[in-house]
Amino acid sequence: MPTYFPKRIEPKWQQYWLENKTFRAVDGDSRPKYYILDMFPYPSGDGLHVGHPEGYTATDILARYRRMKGFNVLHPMGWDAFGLPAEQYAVETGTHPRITTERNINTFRRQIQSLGFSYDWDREVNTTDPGYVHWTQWIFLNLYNTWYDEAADRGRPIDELPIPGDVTKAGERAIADYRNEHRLAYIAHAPVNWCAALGTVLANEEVINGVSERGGHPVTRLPMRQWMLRITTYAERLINDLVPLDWPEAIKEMQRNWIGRSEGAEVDFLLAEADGAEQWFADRGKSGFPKQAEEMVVRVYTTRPDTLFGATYMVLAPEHPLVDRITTAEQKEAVATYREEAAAKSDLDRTDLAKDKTGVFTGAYAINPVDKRKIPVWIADYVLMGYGTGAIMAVPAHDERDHEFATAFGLEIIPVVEPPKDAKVKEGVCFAGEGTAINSGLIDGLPTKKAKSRISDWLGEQGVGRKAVNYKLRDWLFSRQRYWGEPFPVLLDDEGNHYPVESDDLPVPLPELEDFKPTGTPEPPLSKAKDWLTVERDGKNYRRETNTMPQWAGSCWYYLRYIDPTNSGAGWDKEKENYWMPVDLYVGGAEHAVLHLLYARFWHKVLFDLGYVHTPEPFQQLVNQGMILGEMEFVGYRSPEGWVSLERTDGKGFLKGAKTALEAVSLSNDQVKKEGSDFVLAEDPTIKVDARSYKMSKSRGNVINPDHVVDEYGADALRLYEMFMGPLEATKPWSMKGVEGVWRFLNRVWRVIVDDRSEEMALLPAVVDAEPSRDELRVLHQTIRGVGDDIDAMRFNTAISKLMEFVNFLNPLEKRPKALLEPLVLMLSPFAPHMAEELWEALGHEETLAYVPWPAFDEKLCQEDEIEVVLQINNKVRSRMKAAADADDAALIAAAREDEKIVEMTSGKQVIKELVVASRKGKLVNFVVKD
RNA sequence: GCCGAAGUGGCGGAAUGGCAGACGCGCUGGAUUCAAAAUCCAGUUCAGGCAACUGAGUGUGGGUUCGAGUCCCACCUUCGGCACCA
Repeated sequence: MPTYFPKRIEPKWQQYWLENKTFRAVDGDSRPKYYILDMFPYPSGDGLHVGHPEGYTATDILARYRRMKGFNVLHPMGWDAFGLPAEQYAVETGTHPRITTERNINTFRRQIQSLGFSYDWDREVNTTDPGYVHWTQWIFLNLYNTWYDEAADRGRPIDELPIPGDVTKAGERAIADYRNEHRLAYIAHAPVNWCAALGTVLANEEVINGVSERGGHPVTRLPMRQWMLRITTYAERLINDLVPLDWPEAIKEMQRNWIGRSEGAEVDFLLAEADGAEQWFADRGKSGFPKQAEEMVVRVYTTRPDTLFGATYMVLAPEHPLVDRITTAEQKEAVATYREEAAAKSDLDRTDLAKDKTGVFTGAYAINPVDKRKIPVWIADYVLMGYGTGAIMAVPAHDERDHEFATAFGLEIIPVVEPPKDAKVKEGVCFAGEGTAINSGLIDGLPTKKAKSRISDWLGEQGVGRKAVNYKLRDWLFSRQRYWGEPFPVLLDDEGNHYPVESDDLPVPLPELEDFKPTGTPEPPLSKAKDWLTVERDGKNYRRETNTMPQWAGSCWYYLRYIDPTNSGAGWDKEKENYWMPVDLYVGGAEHAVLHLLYARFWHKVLFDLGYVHTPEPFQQLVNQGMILGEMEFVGYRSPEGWVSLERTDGKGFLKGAKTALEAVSLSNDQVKKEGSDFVLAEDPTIKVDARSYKMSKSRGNVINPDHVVDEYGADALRLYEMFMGPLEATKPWSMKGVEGVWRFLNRVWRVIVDDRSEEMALLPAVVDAEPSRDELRVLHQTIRGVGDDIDAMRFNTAISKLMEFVNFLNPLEKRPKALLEPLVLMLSPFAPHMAEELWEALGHEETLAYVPWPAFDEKLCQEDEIEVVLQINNKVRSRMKAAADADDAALIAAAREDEKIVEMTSGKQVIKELVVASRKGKLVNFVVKD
């Protein structure tokens, strides 16, 4: 019986760990803490795919390793269970999302537990639990009750917001409105991304190229009443606080790009038809640059104030509020038509397809403040209302978009920047780089950087401009018109004023609805919950907010709930937070590089400002696991006339330059061969074929289900293979043969210790209590050192190969001392915990090995007595010799000179140099020789 | 277009500037077996040679160095992200 049989040992140990709560994290323990977090999954109906266990295995190895190293490890798991897919599925099948969600969670939990991860299951969280929703709503109320104090550079309670005197005089309503304008959670009536197919609005981040990120449905702009979160106030800190984090540079860069900070200037252009221009300029010189521009002034933002002299026209966004006021009678109709068209355009139309610039002249002119020239004011949809001031000064000589526009409409182009001599300026394209100012009055001859600061100073003195910083990041659109999400803890009165729900009344439950389908209009499904909708408070009737929160809400703070998952009096206990936070290591997919990580950091900073958490950042170290692709596939293309070589296709299954669809034929290994750097048909080497791995997808039919792998090879083999495939961060293709390879390795480990011909679980007679030899000890200690270093650096693939080498070393030994085997089992245990526990038990131990100290190594025992020295002539290996490990360089060179081959090859030649180099593998002597 | 990552055998991948290809897969040969599977042993970058060995070789072209997969410059390809953000 005791051949290696995962189906017997894996459930046995999984049950043991659960029953004994082996992996319980102890709050406030005296051991050093280590908080290691996985991005919790959205429990979809498809169940786990092999991408999930990749990150989970990596963190599990570290969690188990750290426990053996004496750490108090917090390693939890939970479910991000609100969200669109469950609800879409519910709508399609009529099953309540609570039911499908519960079912999916049960599947996910079963699958995850079948892989033997060492989670503390007492801390499992579910974002849809009322006990969890309670605190998500509580955090929302905290956002609602916070304003951002620019001076102190932090969020503060809304009660502390100073109210200006004139507001106080205007009465209660005015004070409330004033506060509402400053809350981090506020209501806006603005054009939003409405996706009719999903029946909800979407955040900017959820719209890719004008279609929804989920499902790829078209999105249109619609003005609606929405909850927004003032994330932009935290933009600067979200950028700056990235610096000390131990995150991949690429992810930091993506966040910085997303926030998109730019420095420049705001400049005011007085409209030419305004009266008293001279007076205006004089007044501005005295008063300085006002917070808000006057009625007849167009304020622009530019990153290139040095090009002001080249501004030959202005453009307002079609939605710009000034448009109505400035448009002349003759242009009224054209402008109105254009604005209607622009409003009707979806984002897709405005970006991707319509690269040709469009626009209309308003008939108005403005005065360029630097030279008092009159320049025309246009409207065009290439200027976005949501960025900067919604208006630009156009410098067609040095901005590609302005150049295109000016060319299309015959507007003047004045060069004001001389490109540096070595700059490559392409024909027909404008120069947008830095150079030297020309045709620019007071800044002539200055390099761009100096010109910028000089002109900004001048603008400041004149009161017509000032330095300014802008961000691409917009405030976060936080409401959705869907059923399956957290209700807002907010009440509305008949006038549309909003009031927070008392914290004693939390959570606001999600009402049970028979009909939770979207209404087909922007009216959310919760408006159908008649009993739930109306609330009486102090004799007055209120209506509940019917929007729900987006899926991101729950995942913004789940790492805090793990710390204190059952606390009903608070989201988490302050002392426990102080002990466990921050998360030491956070592992997950790179697809969350921007959205989830940015949102969570934002919430965390607000909580930090309010004193609820003690670190400004939640996640100290971040690692992204790479994507796992399907097995490598060979595909040949065939037309009715026969095979078509790869270079004659367009890469999308069509004949290049023609619309002929080709037949894609899956080819087996032996139907192809490699020729040079290409794969070709074996039967016709002139036909190149496609050889690559594809993303796993249902439609492609290349999805690997972890259940099947566990069923056939066991969880230990799956875990080991996922780690052995290659570096954690890399994208890599799946190979079932590879799984078989590590499974064979596990069998070899088993047979090195266990007598597989015995009926009972028994050790091999070769397993002895004897002292290991010096050589054996050396290999053991080198292995301990190497495996430990590799795990610390998360090089799991090479750690496993070192274990394989060690087993290959043990295999031929006739006597296998336990002193070699026990460390092997311990080192294997983070990777293949079930087998390790089983072997540990077989070796005579009664307790789990989860807390047995990690084997220590002795540097002295790692040393070899005798080493092999490579002898090179002109860097080519020509001979080898043995030498004592401690021989000095002179001795090595002397010995090398004696070497027969070296003597032969250096005779009659001039030896210029003799070098001794210590390398990873040993030592090397190189003779540099000249003829 | 911009930003980022990566290009090494038939495949996944190893290599603090110092013996390229560890480890695994696949393949070839052998042992074991009535036979097969499993297992074990040997070989396996390419070219030439029975062999010892010799030459070439880490996307391409240059450079630094006694020495480059690794560092520098230019380019090509693939993947990921962003894309009218003034």
